Amino acid sequence: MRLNLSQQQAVEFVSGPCLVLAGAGSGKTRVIINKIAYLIKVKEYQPKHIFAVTFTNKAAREMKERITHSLGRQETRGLKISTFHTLGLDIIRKEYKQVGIKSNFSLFDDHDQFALLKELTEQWFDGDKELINQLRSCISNWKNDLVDSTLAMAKAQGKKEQLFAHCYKLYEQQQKSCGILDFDDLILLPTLLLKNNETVREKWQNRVRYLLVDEYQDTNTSQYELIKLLVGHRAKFTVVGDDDQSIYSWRGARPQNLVLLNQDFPNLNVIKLEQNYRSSGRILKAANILIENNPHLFSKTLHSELGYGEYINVLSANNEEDEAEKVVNHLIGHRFANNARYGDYAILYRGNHQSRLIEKMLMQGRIPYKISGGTSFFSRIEIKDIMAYLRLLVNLDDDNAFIRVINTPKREIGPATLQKLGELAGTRSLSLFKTAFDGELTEILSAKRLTSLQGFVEWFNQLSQQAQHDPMSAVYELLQGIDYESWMYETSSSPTAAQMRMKNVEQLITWLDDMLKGNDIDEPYTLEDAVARFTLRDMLERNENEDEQDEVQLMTLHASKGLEFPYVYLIGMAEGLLPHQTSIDEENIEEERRLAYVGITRAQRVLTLSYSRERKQFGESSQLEPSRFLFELPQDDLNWSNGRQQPTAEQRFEHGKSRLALIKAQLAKARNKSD
DNA sequence: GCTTACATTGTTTTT
DNA sequence: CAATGTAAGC
Repeated sequence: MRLNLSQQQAVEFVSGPCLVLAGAGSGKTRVIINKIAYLIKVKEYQPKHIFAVTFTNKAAREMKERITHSLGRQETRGLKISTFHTLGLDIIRKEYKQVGIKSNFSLFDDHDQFALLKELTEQWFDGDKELINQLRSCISNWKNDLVDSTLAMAKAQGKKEQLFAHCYKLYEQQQKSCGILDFDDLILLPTLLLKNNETVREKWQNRVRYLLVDEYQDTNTSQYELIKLLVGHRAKFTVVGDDDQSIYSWRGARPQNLVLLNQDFPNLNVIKLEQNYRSSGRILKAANILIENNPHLFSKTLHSELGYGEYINVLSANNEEDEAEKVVNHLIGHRFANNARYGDYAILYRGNHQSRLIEKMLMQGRIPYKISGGTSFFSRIEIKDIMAYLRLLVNLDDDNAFIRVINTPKREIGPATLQKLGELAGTRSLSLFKTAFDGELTEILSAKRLTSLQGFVEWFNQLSQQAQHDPMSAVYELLQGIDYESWMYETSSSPTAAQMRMKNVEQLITWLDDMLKGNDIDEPYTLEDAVARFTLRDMLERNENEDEQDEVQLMTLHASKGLEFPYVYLIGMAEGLLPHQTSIDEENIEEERRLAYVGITRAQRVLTLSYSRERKQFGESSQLEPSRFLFELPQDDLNWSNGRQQPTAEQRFEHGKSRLALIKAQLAKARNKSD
């Protein structure tokens, strides 16, 4: 497909820093793909010197697919396309000695992190969920701003912050002694390393000869710092972003980084992409009008040449079940009338839980569907169990994994025994696993407990030795040794359920095997690497005909960013759901509006919005208003399902009132700033 | 130490 | 209404 003038410019400008402001559907992925191809084919870059970074695994996977499709497997060998976190992992993996950590660190997901913090803060917070989460986001913010615990303690103001900083210190110490990294460390550590170590910095700057960053508006401070360190003075990079699609501010994303770029690189070449190739005129118009309600860092006007297109449907329902049914029925009818594929449809929602009812209806209708982005696979108990075993296999000092694993299946080691072991471990400042060999245990544990504990620990120790030279055989022996299959038959409600769960485990093992063998990728992963990548959910989907499969796509709005579908359903367009209640309370409507904007602009041909007037919550039902965003859309382009149910005069009035309040608030904000 | 029955608690989004 | 945590019984 041919490129338009601005796209062409964006592709061919490779001599310095380049910012591409790419509106929704303006072909930014096409620009990135073509630019990579251009760098390889015309500028004769070696693929291994080109790095492209995205924010989600899905985006990375899709980009990888498209580039291999267009250039061929051979031509793209060595090309690095990954998420920020995977890139960070790669750097740490290669430079672990310089970072000052063991090669077999384990990676904590947020669940592990919570558990550890809960334990560390027991004496102060007494397991208070709210406080622990506050602490967690506080630590995360510190890490994102490149502040270590010592600095945090020095800078802390007030009692609470000092306590938090103290907890941060404890957390950091625990991380060091158990060899544990969290997600933020994957960015923080490489950034600090490159900042402080000139040799390593030069080495990586020499590796990363061209850097491309997708969804740049989602970068946080440390990620931007990492970018600057990687590109160095050569400053050969392209970042692509759109401030209207910034939907991650809650996790530290700074869309202002778009502006900072201009200051940090005065010779920055800024290119705007304003031609939309995705959506019908009507959908684009609706999106533009919606987002007009927000303030902007950069102004841009998207236009489409695809024709005006069909009306935007609005389905009204009395309750959520009714809504799910209407959506699915609409989909079935539409597919039949248009002779379309199921795979052409996407159903998008704000929160993961909203997929449940839709799933139920789709199942009843025997419609194939696929939920992506959701945590389902990795939140399955059997997968968590096996993952914990694998993590312990890689890093015997991973206490969280140890605790999860020690009594699954039952080994007669319960809380009491664990408590005693934990106390001894505390005084020795050793991991639980190492403490299990301590001679003093004979005095505090009964002979029976001791034999079962030591039996396990010795067996597992030998297993981890074996894993050093032959990981797969150790894994198979592990599965056999714990007799996980029988355990599942014991604990599952039915044999069929047990078989399902066993199949999940087999799937995991197959992935692991493929990763260790290096099928489909450049170099085989080590066991450590593979386990860390599982935690990041960064793996190649290898369901043979993955993209051939004809399934309705279900995902959150966040997960849908960067994707497009001919027919899109955006469900739960109701106050409290799409502007989410917490965002309404915090008066952060702008990000919710961007979220709606992202959803709307996923649609190519037909957009259908739905909401229900009632919602069942905690068993009680409550009334819902249609989302304010519905009233912000151009009403002439909407087709309300229940006849001519245009917004009532009262609703228009209410909406006008809130609009006015919003504008007043913005004015006040602007005035404060200028003072 | 494990199982069962009861009570409590809670809903954003992701690497 | 779940899913998860807690107390009492085995």
